Order: sequence, then structure tokens, then C-alpha cells
Amino acid sequence: MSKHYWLFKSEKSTWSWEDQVAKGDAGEEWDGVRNYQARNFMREMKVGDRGFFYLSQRDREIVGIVEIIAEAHPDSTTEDQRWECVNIKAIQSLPTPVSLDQIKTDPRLSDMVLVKNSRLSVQPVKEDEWRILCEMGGIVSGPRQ
DNA sequence: GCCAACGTTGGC
DNA sequence: GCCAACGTTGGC
Repeated sequence: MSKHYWLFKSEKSTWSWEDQVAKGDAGEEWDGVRNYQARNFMREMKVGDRGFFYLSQRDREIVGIVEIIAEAHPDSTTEDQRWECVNIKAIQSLPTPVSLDQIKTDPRLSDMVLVKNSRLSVQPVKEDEWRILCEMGGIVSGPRQ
């Protein structure tokens, strides 16, 4: 049973990293997703999985790490039964945010969904990509990471 | 602010 | 079930 990694995309003006951090361990719904692919990925998420928090638009960088704290359930922001969301909480900020430019120029990351399908707002991250990005972000990975 | 890429909708 | 038209996203 291997752990899975993800990436959540947000616009700072809609939901910033500071907003996420302010929710603390209680976390918050990752609502508002209206895309089947993104929803399907959220359905695969398990409590304890981790993800990156990425800012699109002007910022274009990974700024933090989050953890799934509740699995897929109906999105409270719509009556439409098709849409679901998970809950996530902030774990830590990256000491050094990793920019989209850095990601695009690193050949090891050229297969990332972020590079190949920039519009997908919730996406999977491979384990090796996760490790590389954590390293780039200044997180020293230890045995308990 | 523009525009390419993508996803969704709706007419046929 | 196809595809044109439309809307949205997000990089530049």
C-alpha cells in the first residue's frame, strides 16, 4: 500500500496559501472543482496522502505541502451531485518555493502533468517527482518524511 | 490583456 | 454520436 502524492492548484486571489494555513489542523474543503478528471483524482485520494499547494496565474510556484484529512464527499458549494471534494490541511510551507520555470527546465520533471496539461487543477505527482520537488523546495528528507 | 489549449454544451 | 460554438483556464 503505497502512499500517493498530488498537486492542488489555486489562484491566490481566490484561496491563498495563507488562507489554507489559517485553517490549521481543521483544514478546509477543496471545493469548487468542476472538472471530471480533477474530481476523479480526488476520489482516489486517501487520508494521509500528501499534496503540493501550487499558485497559478501571476505566482506560478509550489508554496506548500498539504495532507488529505477527509476523502471525497459531496461538494457543499453546489447542489449538483456530480461534484465532490476532499478536505486538506496545511502541513508546512516550502522554505524555498519552486517555480514553474524551474520545473520546466528540469528534465527529470518534464513528464509532470503541470507541464503537460497546465489546465488540470488537481493532478497526481509521481513519487520520484515528489522527492525532487521537496529537495528543490529546501525540505531535507529524512527517514520519517 | 491576449490567446492557445482544453473541456463542455447543445443542435443536428 | 458527432462536431461546432462557446466558455474558462492559465501561461506568457
